[in-house]
Amino acid sequence: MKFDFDSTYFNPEQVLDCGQTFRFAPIKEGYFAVSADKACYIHIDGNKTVVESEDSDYFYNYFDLARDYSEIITRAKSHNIPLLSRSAEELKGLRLLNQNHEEMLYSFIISQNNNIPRIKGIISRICAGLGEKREFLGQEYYTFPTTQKLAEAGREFFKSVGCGYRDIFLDETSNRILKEGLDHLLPLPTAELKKQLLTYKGVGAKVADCVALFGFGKRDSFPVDVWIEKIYKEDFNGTLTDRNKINEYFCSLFGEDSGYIQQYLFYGKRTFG
DNA sequence: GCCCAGGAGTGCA
DNA sequence: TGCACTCATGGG
Repeated sequence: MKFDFDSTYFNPEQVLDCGQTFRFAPIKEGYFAVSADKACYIHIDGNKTVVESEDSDYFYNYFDLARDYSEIITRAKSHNIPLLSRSAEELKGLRLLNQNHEEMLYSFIISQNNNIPRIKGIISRICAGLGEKREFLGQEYYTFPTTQKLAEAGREFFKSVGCGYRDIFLDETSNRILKEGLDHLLPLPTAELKKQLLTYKGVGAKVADCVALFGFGKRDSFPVDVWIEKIYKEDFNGTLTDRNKINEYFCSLFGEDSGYIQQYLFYGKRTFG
């Protein structure tokens, strides 16, 4: 089944390529995107973005389509920061995804001190090795592995798919989640959630913010990585060097819109400098 | 061959 | 608490 949505505020390339998800690939006129154990084909047709899948409800929520992004963009522009205004205008089709919290935790542990093309490759090999093979629209794909599978895999598996020194983080964290679960963190407010996420091996401030933002819907999070540091210096004339302080600066500036604005800035800087 | 990547853990002052 | 050092890997 399929549904469509005005493509002005729903651009497949911007949504998928901005660094919040690692499981998608160009196919035909659009993209094949996978989340947890579900897949969809997404493409633009005229002035509509069409999403074809076996679970429309899931992907309607995944793509955050109940939210009005025109208001977010208006507020972003009101700050009168050149990079942000340009990003919000040219990337108005970007949306923050509502992704699976376990998948985000494992994915962003892998992301540390790593580059996006490599992260995508590693996650792809983990899914191929431990996930279930499925097919949609004649396209083969693999589900994201369960915590049980990840916990059973062992460090050698993670090494073999290119995780490097992060092997032990994935092994320890998956075994902990196997015992404790992760759903008990779902109802926590942002600050308490981040505090709890920091107790997992391989999770520091930046990864915790990404997991909170993309996996737990905490839009008042503002992940600070090397690109945000660069933006802070070049586009905000900032002088702080401590990442936690830079995080506080941006969160107090953008409040409830922090997560959206972080993505406009991050993807905008990478796209047109 | 070097530099970098959506950083985090550890040890030591 | 702060800070330097180290940690695999491969794309550019």
